[in-house]
Amino acid sequence: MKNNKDLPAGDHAGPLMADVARLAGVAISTVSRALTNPGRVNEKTRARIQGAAMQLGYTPNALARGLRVGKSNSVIVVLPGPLYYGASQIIPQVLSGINAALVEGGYHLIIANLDRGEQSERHVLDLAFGGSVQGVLILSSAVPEVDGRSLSQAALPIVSLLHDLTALDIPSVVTNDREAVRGATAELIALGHRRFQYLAGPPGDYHDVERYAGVLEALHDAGLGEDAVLRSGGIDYRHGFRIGVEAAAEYHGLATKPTAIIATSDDMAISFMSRVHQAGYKIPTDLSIVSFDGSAICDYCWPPLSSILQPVEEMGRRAVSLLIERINAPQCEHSERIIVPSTLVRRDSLAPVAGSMALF
Amino acid sequence: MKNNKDLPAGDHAGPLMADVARLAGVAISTVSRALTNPGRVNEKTRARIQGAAMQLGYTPNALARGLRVGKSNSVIVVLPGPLYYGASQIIPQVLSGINAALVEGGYHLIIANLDRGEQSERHVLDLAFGGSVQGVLILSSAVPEVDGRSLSQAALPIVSLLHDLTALDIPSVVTNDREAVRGATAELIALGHRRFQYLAGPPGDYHDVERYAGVLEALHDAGLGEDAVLRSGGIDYRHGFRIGVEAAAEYHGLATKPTAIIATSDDMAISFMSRVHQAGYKIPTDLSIVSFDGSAICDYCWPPLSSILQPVEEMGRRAVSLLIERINAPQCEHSERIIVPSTLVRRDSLAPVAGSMALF
DNA sequence: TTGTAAGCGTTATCAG
DNA sequence: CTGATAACGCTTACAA
Repeated sequence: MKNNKDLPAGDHAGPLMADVARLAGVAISTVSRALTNPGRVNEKTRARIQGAAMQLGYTPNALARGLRVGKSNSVIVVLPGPLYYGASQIIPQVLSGINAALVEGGYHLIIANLDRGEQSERHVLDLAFGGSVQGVLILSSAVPEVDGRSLSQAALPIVSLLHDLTALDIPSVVTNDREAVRGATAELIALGHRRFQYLAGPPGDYHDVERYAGVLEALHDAGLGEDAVLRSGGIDYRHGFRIGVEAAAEYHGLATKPTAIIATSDDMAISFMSRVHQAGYKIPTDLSIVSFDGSAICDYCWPPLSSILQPVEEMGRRAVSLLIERINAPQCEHSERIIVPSTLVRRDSLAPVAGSMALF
Repeated sequence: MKNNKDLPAGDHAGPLMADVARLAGVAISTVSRALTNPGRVNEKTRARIQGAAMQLGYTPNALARGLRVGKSNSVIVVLPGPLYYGASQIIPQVLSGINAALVEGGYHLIIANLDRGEQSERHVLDLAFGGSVQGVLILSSAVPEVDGRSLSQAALPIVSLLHDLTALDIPSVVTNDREAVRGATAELIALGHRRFQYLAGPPGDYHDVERYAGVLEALHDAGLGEDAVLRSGGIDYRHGFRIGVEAAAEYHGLATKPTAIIATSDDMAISFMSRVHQAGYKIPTDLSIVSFDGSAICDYCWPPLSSILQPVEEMGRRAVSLLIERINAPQCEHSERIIVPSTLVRRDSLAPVAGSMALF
């Protein structure tokens, strides 16, 4: 039996600032000042108010305050989709960096989507347009849009992370996908490898485009043609394990086999290795493998997996400082691209091609 | 050069309901009705208003609305800490289930913490006490508390997930940690194993207490004593890989070796296997291993890892429906415990003890 | 240093 | 069916 049916605020039973004021014997505005701007109030009354607030367990209503001051001190982080993929935990890791930097800067983080369905998209836009947040961090995905509204229309600073959106005039923090893969491929070539299998992400995907371009560039630099590489996979990264399994079957069926695998995620590499082992091949004796992401688990694979390590935490931090900068100085400044380089971590999965007299 | 320095609402430049009203030539209250309660307004005017809103790209201010109605349609999910651990992606997976169920029920999800530091804790409490959310889902951790405030004081429905908090009168959705481990241990015993090494989580941790109890119960049931099991590890689950590495070293140093390993997370099992392999032991010939979590990666381990699979998605869904139930009917109802059973997925890491004439 | 009062953008009540 | 008008809980000129 609720007896507060006439209170619009419903069941939020907590004490109000008015209650604190009454208990402390001061005006409501004094309470406000004491709480948000101590120093502009007599120390003695301040203490009394503080005490009253504690005693009542008072918490200011964030909505009311936000409505009044138009500052939420919150930043919304837009995720690319569900967090669960496989061994590659780029997004969770980058979130770590983001969180640390945000908290350090006095901002709060809000995640309002774990998928990119219509409902979630709408929620994100509502928060952005509704004044609940002061900035947006988009993770490895496109700008949220629904019902003809687009986040880019909101008068909010936006920063993109892991995905280059500078073409849309959104400052972006990315890694050197292309260069890193080119370097790794070049290294394989130097080890004597001449035939490659590339485990791809979805066609057209930013990362896949960049990484594949890296492979081709390295081949080109070495005077090799595109036919030196076989493309496998090509579906969503979240099916990484499946891609690896299928690519392994493909490998097994080939008459002339590649001697080196370039996987675009650790998941792909891990499941590929597993199936190839089961079929009796030896790594790195029969084939070498390099992948992308640098998951913690690479160290515990069989054999330990060479992988291109993305400096995820740092990328997160950089993105946050870029965003905070924009929040404090919204006046234009052309969009910026920050590149944080990834580096190949060499482990046992990498070796000179069998029977080659590689360069050492 | 901003010229709106006198507007408290600051830079939130979006159109207001008043603008829509003006454009549509109606009163502001009519706009409100048309938008939130169509049917109570003439279809013709409704359409005109709708049009005006679209044309202006109007989005209602969530803060103002929330302040007025006290209903945010949002639920806050409290995370136990950073999302990044290792192969075990229980939390991300359970989030998936939560999200799906929440969206289905018309609720929004808000995550406001990626650690359990003071700042984040405060932010969570501010959101809860500040009326920004209508319910709380606590994931595998304790009730947020800071500055003498505790979330449990908020007049909000709370549900705990993965962690039994029924003792605090908080309805909880958990799995059968103890039973599941007891079953797995019993199975190892049936395979002839008599000496075990248990890779533990932090002492006192809910999961570790339950799982270890499961081991002991199984030993007891088989007439074996506590000395049949060696406890290793015992630090935070997020250091799972390290636990496995250290436990492997310990194993290697033992004169009489256990023949079966019971790991309380896949991470521990994976790194343990890796190091034990490097030392030349064969799994499951020399030793069997079972772990907990049922990560996707278990299928791609060497050998494929037997693990206790937690029905995470379902747990998430159950927790949400429990929570929504409470939101709709806040009147007491004693706290409930829902147990969703985990089951052992048997893979190659499990075999009869060497030289045993096990029961088949 | 403190109090009074206006107003943030909505929704809900009440007349018309 | 629609239009004034009073809240919602808080901050902030402005006055005292």
